[in-house]
Amino acid sequence: MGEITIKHLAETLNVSTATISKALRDSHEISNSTKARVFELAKSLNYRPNPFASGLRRQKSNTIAVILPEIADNFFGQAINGIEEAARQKGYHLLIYLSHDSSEREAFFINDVLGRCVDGLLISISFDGANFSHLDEIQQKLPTVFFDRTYEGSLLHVTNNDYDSAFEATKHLLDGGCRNVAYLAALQTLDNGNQRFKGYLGALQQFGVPFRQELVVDCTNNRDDNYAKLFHLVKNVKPDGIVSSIEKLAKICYHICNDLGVDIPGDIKIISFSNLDCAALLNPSLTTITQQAFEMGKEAATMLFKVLKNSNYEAESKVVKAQLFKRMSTR
Amino acid sequence: MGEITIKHLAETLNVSTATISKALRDSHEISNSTKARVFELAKSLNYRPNPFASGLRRQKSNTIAVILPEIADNFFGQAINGIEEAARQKGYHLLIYLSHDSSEREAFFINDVLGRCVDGLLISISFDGANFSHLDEIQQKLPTVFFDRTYEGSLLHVTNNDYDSAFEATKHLLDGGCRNVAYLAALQTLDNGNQRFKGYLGALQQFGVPFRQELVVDCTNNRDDNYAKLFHLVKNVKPDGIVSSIEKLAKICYHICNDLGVDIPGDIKIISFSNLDCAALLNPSLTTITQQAFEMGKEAATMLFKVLKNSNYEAESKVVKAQLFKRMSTR
DNA sequence: TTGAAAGCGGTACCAA
DNA sequence: TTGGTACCGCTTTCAA
Repeated sequence: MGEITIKHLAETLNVSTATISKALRDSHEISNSTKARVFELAKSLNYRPNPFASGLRRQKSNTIAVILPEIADNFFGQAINGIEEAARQKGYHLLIYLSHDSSEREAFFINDVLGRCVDGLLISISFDGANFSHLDEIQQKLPTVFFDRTYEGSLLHVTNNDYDSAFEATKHLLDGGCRNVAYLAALQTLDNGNQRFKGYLGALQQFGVPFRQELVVDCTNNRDDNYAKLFHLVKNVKPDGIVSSIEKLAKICYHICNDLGVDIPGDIKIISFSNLDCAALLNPSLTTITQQAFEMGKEAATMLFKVLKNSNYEAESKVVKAQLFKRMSTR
Repeated sequence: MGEITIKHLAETLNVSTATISKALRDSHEISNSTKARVFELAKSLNYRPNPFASGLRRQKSNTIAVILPEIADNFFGQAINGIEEAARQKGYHLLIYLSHDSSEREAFFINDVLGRCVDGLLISISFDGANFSHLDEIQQKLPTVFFDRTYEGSLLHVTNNDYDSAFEATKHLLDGGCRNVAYLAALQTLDNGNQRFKGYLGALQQFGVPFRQELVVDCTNNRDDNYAKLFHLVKNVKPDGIVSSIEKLAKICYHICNDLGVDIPGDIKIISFSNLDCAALLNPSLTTITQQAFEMGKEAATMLFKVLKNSNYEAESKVVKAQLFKRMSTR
């Protein structure tokens, strides 16, 4: 590589490599005058410490891994922004992995990450996971913060107030007069999916509206399947309101209502969990429960860095509240 | 770390570390029977090579850096997906950096990346760059592929057919009868911004429509500024068509038209470069020039990996064509 | 306050 | 086909 090494610096200044190393780390063992000379030379030669060498020795990399289900998604995109901001402040680097909601890939990455000598992990888990053994394992071996999509066993996590926000969403429709409120379920294998569903049930109960199974659509990761199910829902079950637990499903409903000539909000009011930045521009504009994605990412990263600093840590969790934006789709 | 090392394996099998190392790399020097024993043991103990150690020795990391202006953006989100897919296939890891369109940050990252011992770099450059010296430098020291946002000096790059697609976009409006076609300029410091503008000019010329400076709005990274300029454009200059070189500006126009009661497409037709996945759901649905972001990312990564494999390389470029989706906003 | 030297875990050369 | 060993660049202990 022909890069400048500590040895070069040592030879140039006629001191030992040990002295250089200590000086660069601003050790108290080294005199100020020596430090000054070392710093100056290092700077002028644009010395960059070799991360392999220091990593090998110190067993740390100043790098964290981030495992996400996807990235071409407003929520995760914004979350990464938050993570990046926090990481940059602390001088950490970010390794990115996309599970595409496959727990198999996720498990593979986790194994991979364990061998990468990263200092910590930030993860939002995939939803098709049947078991969480790889998650149990990683969290024992590596400081791990779960965010948004967590699982029961997670020690450190940053979540949305899923129950409350789904409750609010459903209440908003009930307040608006809806009595046949459908719920588009997703992420049901995960804690946050569950919480959202419970929030929906809770609101129904508070309003004395009986639960009807046919109003619940269990969605999958297959777009065609979802389309068929939702088409059936809108055409035959005819709810007067829809709470969508994820953005993707709300979009499909818009298409279906367009196709069927169903009026939003006249025939059906729609509210969705969503971080779409153009929700206000939709036809009609979409009422959303918007998670504070940037904040969640930033909080999760911050929690991780705190843990990395203290090394000993206990379970910790943080909730970032979502916001309700009322728009035309529920007017 | 208490991790399994080559030494453990060597002791267990009563062979030398050299033998283990070679066996694991499937060297022809090692007998099949020994290899088999080594592989089996390594597998059963879940041995993971220490990347610092091998990196230190081999001067390669199996990691590439990706520097992007932003990520909570459909284009770049999709592009990363493409990059990730290619990287995963080749067993590479991805380090992500976000410049937020600051060339200062970009230069900082580049310096940082140089010290990280990554094998290569994928970059889409920030638009506020006054000079490109840091880009010249990195491309000499590290295999670097520029994508989407390149600069003149780039040796390896993957771009959009910017001239042609802007030409098409403008032609589409002119074909539709517009004669006062405004152009919302962005990325003017970059090659692709230039090409798009030239495409606009080219189409005007072909139709014999004179260029008018007042129809061109030079946008910045400041939303309020842009809003004011666009407000003035729509309210006072009153174009009958708008070609937006980036998505963000088209969205602002939608808001402004809403506010002013200007009808799209009745009063103004709008077409925009955009990777918005909900373009079809907007009110009215937005006609777009959609770049093949995923493809571009994948191609760029593929080009980089090819170069990494051959080590000696020449200038190479690839163009991925954008697609025109005609929708209601230009009907 | 400084330096000598032993590693960190692999790799690769050379000898056996 | 296998083993011994120097070494990649940096950190850290211990001695000076």
